[in-house]
Amino acid sequence: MKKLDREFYNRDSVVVAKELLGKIIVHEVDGQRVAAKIVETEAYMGVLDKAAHSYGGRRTPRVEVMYGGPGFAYVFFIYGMHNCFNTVTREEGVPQAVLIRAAEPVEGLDIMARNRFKKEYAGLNRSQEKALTNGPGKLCAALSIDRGKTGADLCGDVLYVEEGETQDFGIVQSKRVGIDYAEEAKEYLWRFYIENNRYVSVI
DNA sequence: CCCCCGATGGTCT
DNA sequence: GACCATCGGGGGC
Repeated sequence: MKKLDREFYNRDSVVVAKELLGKIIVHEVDGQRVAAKIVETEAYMGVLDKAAHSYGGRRTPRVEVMYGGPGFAYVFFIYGMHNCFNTVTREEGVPQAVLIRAAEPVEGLDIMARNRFKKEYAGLNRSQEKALTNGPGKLCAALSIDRGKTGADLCGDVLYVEEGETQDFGIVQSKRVGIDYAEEAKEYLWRFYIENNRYVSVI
């Protein structure tokens, strides 16, 4: 399938977040493709968005990659345990990103199952099956994405996003998750997910 | 199903 | 020293 090009990412995060639904994240590890369909995203709109790491123009080593060009990975480490994968959007100097919150396993199911539960996919129970990738930290674990991937070029050959099979699904728009500190920004409807998809993290 | 809470460490003040 | 774009397990229903 066709890989998304840099211009895809060179737009506002609310647009990119919505359009990333149904696309396929691919991570090539040791010559093996591990892939999952994006089913839930959140837009982080940068300097005016109180929920964004780059709010107010904050520019620290951690968030520096958001100030670079579009189409690179921003992976941050959170709560001492988990990683969250974002795609940087907009041109250099405009620090926006889209958080990938959940995905549906497509390829490399045994690899994902081993990464999350140390067993083969066929050995998972129903609840483990669903818990493979239904959250930002879980999908990073399943796809072996950690903060060392920050700066990875999404237009390269290791970690990238492909066109999906179909865009034929309903889209639900809602408030973002886990940003109670963000005052008025917590009310913004900048979260998007595929209607009736079992891998969405929170309904 | 729901609510509650502890784990665990990088990042910034 | 506080905060944190999370997760999983325990207990109640």
